[in-house]
Amino acid sequence: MLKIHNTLSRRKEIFQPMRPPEVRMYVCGLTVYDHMHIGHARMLVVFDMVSRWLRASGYKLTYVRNITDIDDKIIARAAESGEGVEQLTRRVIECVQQDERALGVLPPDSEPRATQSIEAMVKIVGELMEKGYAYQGTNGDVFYAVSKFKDYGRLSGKRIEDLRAGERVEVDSAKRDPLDFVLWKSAKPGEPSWPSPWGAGRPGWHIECSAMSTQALGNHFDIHGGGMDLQFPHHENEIAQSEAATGEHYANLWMHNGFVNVDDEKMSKSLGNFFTVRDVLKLYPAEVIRYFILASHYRSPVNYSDAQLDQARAGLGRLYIALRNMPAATAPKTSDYRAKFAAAMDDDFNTPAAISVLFDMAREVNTLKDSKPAEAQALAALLKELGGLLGFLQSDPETYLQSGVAQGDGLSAEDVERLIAARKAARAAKDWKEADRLRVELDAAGIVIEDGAGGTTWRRK
RNA sequence: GGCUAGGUGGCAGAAUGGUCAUGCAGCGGCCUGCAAAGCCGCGUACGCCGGUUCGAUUCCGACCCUAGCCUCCA
Repeated sequence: MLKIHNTLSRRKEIFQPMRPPEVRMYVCGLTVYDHMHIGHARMLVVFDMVSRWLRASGYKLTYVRNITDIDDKIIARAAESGEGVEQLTRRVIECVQQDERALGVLPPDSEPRATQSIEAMVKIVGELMEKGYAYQGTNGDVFYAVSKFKDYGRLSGKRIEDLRAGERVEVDSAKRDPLDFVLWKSAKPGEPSWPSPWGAGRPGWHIECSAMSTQALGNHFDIHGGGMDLQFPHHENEIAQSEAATGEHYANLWMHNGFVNVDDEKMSKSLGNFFTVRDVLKLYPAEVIRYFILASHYRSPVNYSDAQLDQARAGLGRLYIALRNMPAATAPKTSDYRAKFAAAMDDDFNTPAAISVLFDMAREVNTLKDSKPAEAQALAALLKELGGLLGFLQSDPETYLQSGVAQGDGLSAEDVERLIAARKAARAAKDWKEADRLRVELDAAGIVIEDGAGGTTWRRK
């Protein structure tokens, strides 16, 4: 029985899709103006994990994740570089999708782009105008009148009065109420714009998700996800827009992933403490990043550091070592491990607990390897299968362990094999001094040597 | 200031009213020419103060501390 923490109720709830086995999920994706950083990667990996587990649990999932390809930052960045909005977003989307593939993030069923859904946005704004939830400000922009929506603040636990009390200096006098937010921005010279009943312009950020989600999934759907920081005001505003426009409930369940911090501070562009996936991939295999992300519960904050990734690398390496030299076998259909793993995942996607089951299995595989090889092989197959549900452990173990990334002076596999052969000769001649010298040489290059019954194997640290 | 999350062993990170998390690092043992890997064992953690209880890291209350949101942000 799957339980998921719902931000709306602030507790774990038994998951009940509206039309089982169908599940409809929308997640706020990236605004494409720059390379993604590890924080973005966490969101992508977390909801990829969620979608994999929903499917593994027998649900027929429709997963929609949007791309925001028009907004202030994109326009500003495109103006800076002079490359134009379309070219910038096309280029960034390509990079983002490369990173996603590297991280094992499967493509969603649908990936709508804001610029291709303008009509739907204009339609919702029109409905909000008709119903009196929206108005055109003195500068021509269309705003949402927050005070008209009675449930405003329910998701984030904020009350309109509290927001007023904590409000910062507001310079935009075009609005009737400082809390009101923009639905449609009138066109400025040189900026992309689309026609609308309120003049040429472009959509506000919040309306984009309201439009793209309902267009793809209907007015009322099962799960809406995104990063913690989107809870307010973005998701709050989405609810206000969609429910006011349709008169229906918007999303049943809200999921928010925690942040990636650096030195206990949020990783963000403005603080300049971000690490792009691109750069981290130069130092660690993508699978290590994925493991690092899933080694914590999706709602907890995690601290990014080299030490963390080194730990992740060591842990993942241990799992791969258990799978090494294991012939393919059929995984047992029933198993305590399978049940434990499922129980962990069913408990609000407790991936750290699920991973601990993987380690229990690895230990048993190692224990049985020599005495009961058939059992060990079946268990290894199960380990690989369950690891696959989290999106790792699918590489060939030897390949993974020997791949690493550029280390030391970067010995090639051929160099390594040559040195191992030399060491083998030295060992045969019982020239331990020379054998150890070669091992030290390899070690200095980041190569670990392991003499086993079947010969010498190697891997990168 | 308001709202929302948290504070677990050297590090990371779960669960839990009384018994084992798990991983990394460390120590001891087995194995090994020596190592590595693996296996076995070890270290007796739960912010602070009260309360409830036979018993609390786990429940309740106060306090301290941290982070996020209240402006664009995964």
